[in-house]
Amino acid sequence: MNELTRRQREIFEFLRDNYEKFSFPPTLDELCAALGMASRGSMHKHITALIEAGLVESFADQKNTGIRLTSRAQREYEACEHALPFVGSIAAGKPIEALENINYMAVPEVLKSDKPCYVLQIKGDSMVEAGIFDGDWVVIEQRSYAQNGEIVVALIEKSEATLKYIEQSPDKVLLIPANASMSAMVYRPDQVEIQGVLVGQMRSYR
Amino acid sequence: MNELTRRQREIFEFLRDNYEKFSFPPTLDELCAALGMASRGSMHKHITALIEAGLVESFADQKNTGIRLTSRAQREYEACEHALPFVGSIAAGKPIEALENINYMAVPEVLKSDKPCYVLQIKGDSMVEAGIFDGDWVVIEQRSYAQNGEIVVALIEKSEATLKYIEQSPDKVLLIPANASMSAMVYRPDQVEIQGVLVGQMRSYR
DNA sequence: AAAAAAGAGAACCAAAAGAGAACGTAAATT
DNA sequence: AATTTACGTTCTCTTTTGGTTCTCTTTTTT
Repeated sequence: MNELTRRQREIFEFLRDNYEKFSFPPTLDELCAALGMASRGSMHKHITALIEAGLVESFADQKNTGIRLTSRAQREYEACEHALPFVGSIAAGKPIEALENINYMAVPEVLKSDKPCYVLQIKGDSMVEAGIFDGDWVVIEQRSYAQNGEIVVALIEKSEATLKYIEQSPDKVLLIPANASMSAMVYRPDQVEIQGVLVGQMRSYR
Repeated sequence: MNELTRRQREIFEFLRDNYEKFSFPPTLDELCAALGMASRGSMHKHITALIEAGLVESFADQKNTGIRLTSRAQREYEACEHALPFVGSIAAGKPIEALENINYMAVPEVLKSDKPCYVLQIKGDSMVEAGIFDGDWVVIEQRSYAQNGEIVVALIEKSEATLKYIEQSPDKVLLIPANASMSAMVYRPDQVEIQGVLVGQMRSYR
């Protein structure tokens, strides 16, 4: 299996990301049109390289002949470039405890947003009733604003970070835990800085 | 290995910090553009120095153009092969609903076991008190036995699949939901087949 | 002022990318 | 049945890309 050239990778990634948008199976001419190329022959050369690389396979049944992605290709797709930085842990009442050297975690596409994200580990029980337990990991979209009802990473008085539901009004900000034994905290808007919004959560049972 | 000049270090740091922003190992021209330089030849001189310092890997072979970081190469390597098959959804009282074509999800290493695993999506609320909500994804280790207290995928009477706590004794098997409004189900051992054990859980808030 | 480093830009060359013609076969249309 | 159309395949030829090597000028350091 040869290595791919840059253009071959480009075409593979395009194919992979837009596969559903084509008729099945996509024709060379369709691919040319989609990628703004004029020559079927040139496209054929690229596809042949992808077949040799095992990322795409030629496919034939009674009615259709063409190409489709191999399962290996899907696997590779999911695995690469999907890693998010795991920056540390967050415990109500303390600043975010950053790791000295940032790790990366492969995170499924469905748990992310299309904006930059990072991963934190939760310490504490303040969100148990929202299904977020001590030790869980959360995926946070980096953002400085939020809508009421979202779960946010909030920095209070530039010193403590916490994960809570947020309710904002012009004169005050409520940070609301999901734990009947705790109560909401009230702040002035200038005391609270939003650092991100919860978009995903993960737990290990090992 | 020689000492780096200031500019060489600058270029290396730029490369290290912005590597993800290039969709491919950057070419000399791309680096020039990114760093506001006009001469490919000059950039070449710097990169050659970085290669000699062992910080960067070469574009030497014509097939795969561009340069990459040597250390980064490792991280990229290690991020691969992390995808698990997403086989379908499980709802208490029905068989597992399999997808016609299996997808793959990149799953963080910490949510897996070292045995073969797969991913299911949960339908229903029978495990809410264990923090597993409707629509969550779970990582299941493929296994036909379990310890009491583990959460398992159980196939009942070869027809319905369900995710529950398990308690086994010689004469009966209890499948226990985590939902106060539901009650445990009692079966003979031969009626219940364990298909896997919960090792991870994920949720999207999007 | 001398030396070192940085940069511009031209010239060179091999590989890759692309265009487009030509061919064969199989389905679709007449 | 004959013809057209669709589409993969193969081929040649041209253009572009991108690393390499120069030389010459400008900037920085000592």
